[in-house]
Amino acid sequence: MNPSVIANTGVSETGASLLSIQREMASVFAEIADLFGNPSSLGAIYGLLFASPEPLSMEEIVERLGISTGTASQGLRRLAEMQAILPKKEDGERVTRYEAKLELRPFVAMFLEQQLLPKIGHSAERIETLKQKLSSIPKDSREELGIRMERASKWHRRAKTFLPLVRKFLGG
Amino acid sequence: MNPSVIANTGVSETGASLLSIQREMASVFAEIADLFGNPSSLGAIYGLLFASPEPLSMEEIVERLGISTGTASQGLRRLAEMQAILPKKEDGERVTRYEAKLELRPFVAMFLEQQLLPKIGHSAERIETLKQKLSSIPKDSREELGIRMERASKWHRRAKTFLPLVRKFLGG
DNA sequence: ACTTCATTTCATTTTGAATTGAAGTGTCCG
DNA sequence: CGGACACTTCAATTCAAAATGAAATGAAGT
Repeated sequence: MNPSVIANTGVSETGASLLSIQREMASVFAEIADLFGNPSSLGAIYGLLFASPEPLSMEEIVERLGISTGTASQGLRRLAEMQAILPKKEDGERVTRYEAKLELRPFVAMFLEQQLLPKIGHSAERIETLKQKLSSIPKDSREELGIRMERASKWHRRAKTFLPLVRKFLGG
Repeated sequence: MNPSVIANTGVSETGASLLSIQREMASVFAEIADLFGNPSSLGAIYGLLFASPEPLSMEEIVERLGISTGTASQGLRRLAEMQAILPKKEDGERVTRYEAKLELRPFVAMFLEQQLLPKIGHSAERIETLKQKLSSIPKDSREELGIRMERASKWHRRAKTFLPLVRKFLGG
């Protein structure tokens, strides 16, 4: 009668249903992580913890998601670094358990600050450098290209002022 | 004395320098495309056209970027679809030449509308569906999970109202 | 109708990032 | 000390997405 056939690792009857919700939540967050250029396992782990009232150990995460210990270990580390989850070493326990922080901010911030801003900054630099090379090309092209690169620079400036705003808005 | 060793396909002395600028610009835009989850060839083609005062044919693009005809063909189609470039079939000419539109809007809009919004919408739906499954789990977990899913829904709603705003701001 | 040449298509190949898993590290407790 | 256990590391593997390139298509000119 239990519809879930997979990896019933000592979880109670009703637990199976909770597990299916947790797996679905993991899958939803996996998609989102992927959308933002993160490994989907990151999202899956976060999603599972998000849908877990009780903190989970790495072993439980590995079990419930069917991922490898390596992936879980690295994923947990990155999530902790980006402050999306909270590791809790309980008193006399051997294991570390993790719980999801429920704010969106860490996710968004991590993406904006670690991915977007640096890369935008980097390409802005490259364009500045290019502007200087312009002097060495024929006059006709030079003028038009100068205009275009100025335009590209403008985009970058706008993005740089705008992104922190996004962060503020979504971060609350 | 010419520093450029690669694929000098009958381009004049000064042209080599222009070519190097175009290649660098292609590379900058390739990175940006990649950052937004698009194939980097898309960015490269757009970057080349952006740094090209004269419209270019597919053959010229293939030559200058060293990509295959297949990649060029598909890339040009997608760029034209997203209105980032303009195909110009000249009077009695065989070839189609392409020029870059210089606005950022098509790029941003394409990303927001084709990638972000639909996927955000999709995961919002999945979470709504999940909310209904909540009734079948034990009371204690149910309450906490209900709160969390409500929170997740809130994020999605916020994102959905906010993204069109981004579009308007960057799109000008 | 035939040739030529630009372009598209798509089965195959390449590439690179994510994942695996087994060996290694460290730590706790008897 | 030593063995059990939680976790980390990293070389090897997997896998999906992108790129290739040769064959198919199609449009122009003769």
